[in-house]
Amino acid sequence: MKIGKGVEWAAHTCALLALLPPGASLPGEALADFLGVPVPYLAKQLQALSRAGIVTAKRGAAGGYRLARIPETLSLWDITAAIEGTAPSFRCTEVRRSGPCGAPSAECNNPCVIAAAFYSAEEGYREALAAVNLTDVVAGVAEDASSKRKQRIGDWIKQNATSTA
Amino acid sequence: MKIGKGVEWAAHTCALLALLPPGASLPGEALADFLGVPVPYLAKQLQALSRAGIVTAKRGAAGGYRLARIPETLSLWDITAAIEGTAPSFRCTEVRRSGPCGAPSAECNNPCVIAAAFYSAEEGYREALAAVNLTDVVAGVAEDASSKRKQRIGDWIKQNATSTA
DNA sequence: CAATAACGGATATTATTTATCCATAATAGA
DNA sequence: TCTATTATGGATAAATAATATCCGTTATTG
Repeated sequence: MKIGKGVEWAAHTCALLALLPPGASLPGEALADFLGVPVPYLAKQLQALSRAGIVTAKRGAAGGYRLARIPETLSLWDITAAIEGTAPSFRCTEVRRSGPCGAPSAECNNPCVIAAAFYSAEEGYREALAAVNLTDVVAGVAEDASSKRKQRIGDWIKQNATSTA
Repeated sequence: MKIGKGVEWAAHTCALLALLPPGASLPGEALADFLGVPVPYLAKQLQALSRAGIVTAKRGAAGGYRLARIPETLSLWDITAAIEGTAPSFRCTEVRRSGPCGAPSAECNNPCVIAAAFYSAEEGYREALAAVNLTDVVAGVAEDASSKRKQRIGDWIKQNATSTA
């Protein structure tokens, strides 16, 4: 069971975008630079976030990305789902139907108990991530950061953010 | 986020082994036949279960596999951990340390809040799976199965189980 | 019109998963 | 002890998914 690193990048990206002043955007290249990750691959993740309605992309000069909603309404599950999709991690291949003692269709109306247990566990996982919103993340990051570093981040944002007049 | 099908197979295998009378075993080939899955690959999963102390393997004529513990003490998490390992699904690459505003080591004593949220969610996932033991699984399967099919399974076990005198 | 920047599609590269094979070791029974 | 049986471990191959990059197109600003 594994989660791609795109999720980590997307989460950090959103946490950064949450710091932007209203109306400002950050280009994909600047975001990749800030995180220290490859530009074209992060661009892919940003596209996914855009399609999912988590960020708003603006093309052209002075374009870039900004959050599409207020941080309170964006959870880590939203981000994870946008990048990884919502397919269940446990894929039931209906083993119970095959083999010499396979169950007929009539006995397979309920989901297989094994699959059901995994689905249920995963639902809890989703809910736990859904309970963490970007405001929580930003607050947590701010708690660890020195005031000096917070200011450096603020300066970097001022230098790199684009803003339509 | 994805779980290999080995977990599904292993879970069904253990559910079947739970039906064995005391002292009886089932060879890997018979198990693969019962599930309708490829023999050599299931053998690999069985080895993992054996190493994890979930099943006991006996070589040689009249050998095979049986549960190493009573079903009550074997959970779906035990099986999942044996096949997939216990590495966390979210792999934190410490993005916060890199880039132009990367955090110095002194500010990274606590785990990154993003990683912490994923770890915590995953702990809940593990606990949910750990709460489902093989007895629950067997009971659930039995509930869906017709008495005719249950008897066929019993007959198949009688025919294929090996037992040391 | 020129410069900028996201978008979508195609493609390459690298891991991981899935699957198989074989030589070896252990066991039961004749 | 001999033979048939069965798990073990290692090596390997094939298929699939994750990671990463490139480019032509489209939209936007000034």
